[in-house]
Amino acid sequence: MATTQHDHDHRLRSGAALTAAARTALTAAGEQWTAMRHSVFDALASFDRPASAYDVTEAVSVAQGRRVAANSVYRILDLFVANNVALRVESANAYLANAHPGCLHDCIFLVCDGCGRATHVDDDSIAERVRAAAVATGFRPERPVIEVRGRCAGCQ
Amino acid sequence: MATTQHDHDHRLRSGAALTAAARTALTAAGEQWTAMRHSVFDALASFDRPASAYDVTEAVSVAQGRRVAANSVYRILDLFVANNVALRVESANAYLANAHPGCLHDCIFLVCDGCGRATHVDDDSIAERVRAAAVATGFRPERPVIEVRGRCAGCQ
DNA sequence: ACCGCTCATGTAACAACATATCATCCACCT
DNA sequence: AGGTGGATGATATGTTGTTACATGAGCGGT
Repeated sequence: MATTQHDHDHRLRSGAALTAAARTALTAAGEQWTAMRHSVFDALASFDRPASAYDVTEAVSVAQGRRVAANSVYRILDLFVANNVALRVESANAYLANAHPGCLHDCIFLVCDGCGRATHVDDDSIAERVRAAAVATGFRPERPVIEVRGRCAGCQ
Repeated sequence: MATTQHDHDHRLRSGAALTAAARTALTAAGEQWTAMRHSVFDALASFDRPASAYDVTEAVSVAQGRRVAANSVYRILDLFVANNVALRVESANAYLANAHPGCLHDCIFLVCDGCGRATHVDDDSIAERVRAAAVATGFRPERPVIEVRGRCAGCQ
């Protein structure tokens, strides 16, 4: 099946490069890059699968050696999602660091019910069809949620 | 844009006909149609938008004049979802009665952030593309979740 | 230096969503 | 009557998400 692909590099960024990209994106949006936000982002990025807000809270608490409140983490995650620095996986109530914050997609997640990992597919033609199907009914789409639960190649 | 449509009647069923269809589907699957299940289904069907399990619990409690426990309702809703008698809207943590339990689709929900109502689009060609995109990465899709948050025609 | 403003974070409580565990009930079979 | 299995009840707890208000850091104006 033919798919529409965009042309930039989608190899996974990691560590400092990822954090730097997040920082750049956030500051470009006029938001501050605070120590707490840095900490939350690093915690989020340290997971290799979608992490719940409480998972992140726990990780931040450990990293900081003090108890951090979940609602602060929620606030920051919401900010990240609003600025495309993190993504929310609705069907898992969980969050992922976005490796390409500068690049806006209606993304598609493949969420493995075996290992819990999510892979992220960008096929703008599919998202575009979903939006078009919505528009055809008089609906004004804001945020498509396209996720697939199933089993990844390693968890058959 | 061209869409793939199936041919059966999609006018909304209501009341007794809807309940009868649910009953038929459930019994055909070898499950019992108990008074409690009947009650939960009627409560669910009485909403004109996706209802949370606790909304349904409240409605059943009122209808029965006694306090019903949420976990019983969850069990029954899960059973309904498993048998395609109800559908779950992931991005809203809510459930909908399925007007066409006999008819299996990967359905697409348009969820209005204004009025909370969801409309349900069947476009098998879109769902098929989503599945295909998953398969192309070695993923085995079980349950596509395709939902669009936005504003319905009446809530612009 | 001091004030007042804004924004980020902390604290505490709570609300909403979901599951676990074990008890009880009831229909059915023997 | 006694046993079995499925459905439901009761109770508790776990998980996810929000609200309200207090505190504090930074910054510009005077």
